[in-house]
Amino acid sequence: MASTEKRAAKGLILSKGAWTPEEDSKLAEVIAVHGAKRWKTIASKAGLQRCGKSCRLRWMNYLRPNIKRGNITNQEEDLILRLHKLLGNRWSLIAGRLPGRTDNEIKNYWNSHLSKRIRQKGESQGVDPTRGCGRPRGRKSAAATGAEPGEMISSDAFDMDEFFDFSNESPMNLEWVSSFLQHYNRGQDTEE
DNA sequence: AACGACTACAACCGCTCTGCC
DNA sequence: GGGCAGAGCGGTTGTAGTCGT
Repeated sequence: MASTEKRAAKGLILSKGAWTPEEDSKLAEVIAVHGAKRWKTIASKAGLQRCGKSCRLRWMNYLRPNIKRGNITNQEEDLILRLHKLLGNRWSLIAGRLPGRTDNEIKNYWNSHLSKRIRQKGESQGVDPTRGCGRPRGRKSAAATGAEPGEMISSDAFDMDEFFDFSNESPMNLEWVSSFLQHYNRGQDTEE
């Protein structure tokens, strides 16, 4: 890995590679005391040769409580497929609907399992279903702007703030998906 | 047993957005 | 309003494990 070596030589990179159990426990310890914010501070307080960004990623994807590992169920898979159809590659939004799943895990699962399967299906049907609805780069959530997913459907038909408010319902409830799909499909029909 | 190809997933990188001064 | 640091996101890469020859 030549580029990494170059950056390491510049002092831009600390420790790299897989996390050890010792590093994990140190990180968890510091977060328990200081909370999961100020990652730069956390990294230095833990005495890890890792950047704050790396610590955050490790915590968010693996160390956080209530993280589910492996064994994506059929129900979850179905939900991922539906959500991807709606939202495209917006993994954090999709993850928000799958309790215990992280955006990284869903993204990996999509890239290694679902995209391949869908591509095969698409080839047999002569379409390219891996193409999501896409979006401009940037992390502004749909809840914050109310704009991006709303562009796919008529805004007066759907309350986007309510749609992306995950606070007071069961995340695995599929009714909202069906409801959204109905509105979405209607919007597509009128466009064509 | 050895080796190359493939797969799955952990981790990193670059970019954008937000909040604070 | 501008600059900076922190946080978050999606894309990409690295690598260990598995499989086929």
